[in-house]
Amino acid sequence: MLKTASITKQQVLSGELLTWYDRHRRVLPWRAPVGQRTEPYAVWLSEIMLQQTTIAAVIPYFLRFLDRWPTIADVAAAPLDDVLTEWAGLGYYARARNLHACARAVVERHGGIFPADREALKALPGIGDYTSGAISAIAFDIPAAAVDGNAERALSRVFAVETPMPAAKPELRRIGESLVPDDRPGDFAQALMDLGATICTPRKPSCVLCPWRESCQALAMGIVESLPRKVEKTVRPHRTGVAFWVVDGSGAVLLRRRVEKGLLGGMMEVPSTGWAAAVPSLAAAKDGAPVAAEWRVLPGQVRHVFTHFELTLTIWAGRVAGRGDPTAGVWVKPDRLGDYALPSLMMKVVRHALGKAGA
DNA sequence: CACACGTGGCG
DNA sequence: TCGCCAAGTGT
Repeated sequence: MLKTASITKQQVLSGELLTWYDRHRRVLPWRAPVGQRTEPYAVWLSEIMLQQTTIAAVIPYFLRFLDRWPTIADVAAAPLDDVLTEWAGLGYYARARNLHACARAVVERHGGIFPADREALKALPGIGDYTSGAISAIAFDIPAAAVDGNAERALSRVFAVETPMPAAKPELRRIGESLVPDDRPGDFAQALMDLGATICTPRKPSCVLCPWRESCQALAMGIVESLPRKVEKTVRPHRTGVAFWVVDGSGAVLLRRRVEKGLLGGMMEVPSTGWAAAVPSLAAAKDGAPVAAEWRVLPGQVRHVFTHFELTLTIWAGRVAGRGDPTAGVWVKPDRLGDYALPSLMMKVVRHALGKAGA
């Protein structure tokens, strides 16, 4: 029997959270039934997809990946382009490149078995502080903290951490680690994230339903919604460019592959000029065209918002006779466009061009 | 440490 | 319409 006097405040908090979790646990495709563990491969796949991405967006991708590649060895054996194509639309494409590199590293370094070791996990591509902790706790029941944005928000409030983000991250991480129970660390990690996602929300948190309401310092101080503090946001710059919708005599459209690194790295694109703050001159746009053609400016524009800038693309349509020059890129029939690794921006361009110019 | 890196949903 | 935000990592 436990001695009451030996129970720490941390143990009380983690116990209250786990009790809440047992009653409010959500069913998710990567979440095993109570008392069972999700296999490391599925934990890893879901955690990579969930980085900065909503659950609703991830679910269909997660199910398709698992169906197409049931084991990590299957991912490792697949061509990178297949992974990029399956990832298309989910965003942050470095994740897909790192996912593929990680699968190959696990096969080569660890015989195809994820290491049950936080440091070894963190050494893998695409696995950082948060994800190494999440896999350790959820897949292996290792007492490790998994402090994501949800957890940071909840912890900053319960402990009234007023240091602005991201400077407060180390402190919040330490607080998170101090709460991890030896028993059920995986459930604790998911419970803390669920609390932040459903109760301790950025705006209008449901404090009356919170298992930590009696302990929450920010609630007592009346500053819940002002935490976590963050520094003021910067303005998002605007860039423009011209994209070229080129159709050959067979009705095929020209696509190119983008360079391996950087924005939309390794993904396919409708060829375009560079994207700059200044609107390109007619001459500059023609210089940036992938082929010589008579250009027709399509009405309207394609707008897209990235994390760090906004883009407005004007579409120029042109035709080339006969079969398109294969050195210019890949010529694809419009009904086969879905087979290519086209990010959402490029799908917008496709829809716009097909609507205005036809195939 | 600051910045690059996607996308879609919501108030 | 528009700003905020979502299970972060790499450089």
